[in-house]
Amino acid sequence: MTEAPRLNHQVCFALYSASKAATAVYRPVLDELGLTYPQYLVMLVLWEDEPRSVRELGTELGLDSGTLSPLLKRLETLGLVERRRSAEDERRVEIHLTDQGRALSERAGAVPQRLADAAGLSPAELAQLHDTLGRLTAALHSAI
Amino acid sequence: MTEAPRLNHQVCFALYSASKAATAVYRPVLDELGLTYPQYLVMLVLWEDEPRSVRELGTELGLDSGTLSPLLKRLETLGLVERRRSAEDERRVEIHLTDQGRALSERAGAVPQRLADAAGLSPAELAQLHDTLGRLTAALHSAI
DNA sequence: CACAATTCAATTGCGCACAACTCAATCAGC
DNA sequence: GCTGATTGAGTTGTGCGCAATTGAATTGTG
Repeated sequence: MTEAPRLNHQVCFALYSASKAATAVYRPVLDELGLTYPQYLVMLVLWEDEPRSVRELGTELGLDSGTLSPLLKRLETLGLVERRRSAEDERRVEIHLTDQGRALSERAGAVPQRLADAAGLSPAELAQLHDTLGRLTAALHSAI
Repeated sequence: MTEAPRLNHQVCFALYSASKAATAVYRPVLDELGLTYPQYLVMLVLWEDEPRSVRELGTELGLDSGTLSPLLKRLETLGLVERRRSAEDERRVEIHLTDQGRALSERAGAVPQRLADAAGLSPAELAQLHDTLGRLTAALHSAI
């Protein structure tokens, strides 16, 4: 009665493959910036507004301190961010951009175009995909 | 000019988030089977047809031997597969299901329904999402 | 046949992801 | 003010994911 599910019929595998392919397309461009994809995501958040605490970055990106703490140390080693204990709440660590970290945003401006060029989808399809994925992610999160 | 790249960056992050959310929804069900998500994907391929070489599994799943070799050893330790050197070509390692590995497919039949239930999307939307993701992945791969 | 090139699996090294835990700082109740 | 609960960051351990390398088996070419 219960049949073995088939790989190619599964939406979850399609998501898994597409996500890996997207980061693979970004990899060569991000290599030039000296960033990995998760590091790039952290920098994107900081370029929007900084400083941000580790907690805030985690909420924004869906990552916990087990992932972020060593990642942020690597960004600090690269000279892109600075980690400072908050004065008001000494439990918090505020992540500040360095001048070098701020300057990197200019070189990163062309990164997203890479995916647009490679996607092979119309702007309308991309917009619909984005919308569907957003609703899917929200529904999945509320199911956990 | 800054509009399209912005949208596409969001599509990339939307893929990353949706993929993580999907595996998070599967996690409790797969825990009951004693499998991780990538291990489940390998079992899906083997349930369709076996034995398969490490190379074939890698082509099917987009994974290399650096990922698959230790993963397959863990599946062997669990008693779900057996690794045998091929007689015709001694470079190849054929992955065979054990009786226990074959039996697990029955308990796995209900797994995909979990995502469908939690997705909050209509069957038509899920089908369209699957189609769009397939075309996106193909286009991205041809761009690497 | 010889032997260089290729193929296949395994290994090493690095960087996520995530669960489980520790520890200090803060807050809430009394 | 005290004390128990909570919060925030860090650490440890396990398992991917991928690049680069190794080494054995096979194939292609002269």
